[in-house]
Amino acid sequence: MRRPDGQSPPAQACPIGPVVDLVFSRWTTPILWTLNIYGRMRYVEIERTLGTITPKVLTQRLRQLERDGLVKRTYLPQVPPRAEYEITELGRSLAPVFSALVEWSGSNLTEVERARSDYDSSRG
Amino acid sequence: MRRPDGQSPPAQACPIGPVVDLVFSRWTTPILWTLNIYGRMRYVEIERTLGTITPKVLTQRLRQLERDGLVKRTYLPQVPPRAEYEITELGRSLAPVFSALVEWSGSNLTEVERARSDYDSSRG
DNA sequence: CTGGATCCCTCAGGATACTG
DNA sequence: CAGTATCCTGAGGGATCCAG
Repeated sequence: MRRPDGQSPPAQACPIGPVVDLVFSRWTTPILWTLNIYGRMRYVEIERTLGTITPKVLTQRLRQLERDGLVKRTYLPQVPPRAEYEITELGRSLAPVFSALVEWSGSNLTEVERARSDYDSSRG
Repeated sequence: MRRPDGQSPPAQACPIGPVVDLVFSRWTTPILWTLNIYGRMRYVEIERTLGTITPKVLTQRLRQLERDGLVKRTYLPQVPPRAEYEITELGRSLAPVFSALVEWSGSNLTEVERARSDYDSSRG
């Protein structure tokens, strides 16, 4: 979508906007992280691992991730039913992104905290 | 913060939770991106570059980024006043993270879109 | 120009209860 | 077990006005 003045629209100002919405919306990172570590998991296992997520939200996020091709859902209509989720290859391809975040976190998070306390103490 | 049952709290399930909140909260990515490209900018220049952000929110985000040490603010109480913002070294250290996102975006975003249309068409 | 102060409003997300 | 249905809150964000 272009503006009449020929300028780029605001979203274009940041080329990673779409992928940020995709990967870093609420709960998606913990879900992908968990599935990446533990492999194929049942619905209730994910729920318990995440701890505080409600079933409604968990289902929402899993559907979104499935639609985006990052997670694969397998449903077995047994009694009791069984639904299993696993990360896809496309999902695993995010590994370098996550690694970069882990590395940055390890190297710079303390400096962020220091900056915060500096800022707070200089203001009161 | 540990729970009485000795289990890890949900946030710990994903070690990059904190950094995600830090870097990928709303508008922070476009702001950092813009400052990284254009260098030192005045308040109104950032505002115009982002296009749709309101002054209230822009100030909120800039303050947050300043507090976290990712952005440096220089205020000159002239008439008219002048406020300039620039990315810090700590802010620039996020470059590898952003690069990883750009690269992933270029390689896999089309596949995400394909997954979405597949998902949508298979349901109606 | 650089914001602070206010009002408002949506809507993502949480709590709770219930079904196949 | 694996969700759906319903209701609800509150916090983020938009709009507007105002001040230094």
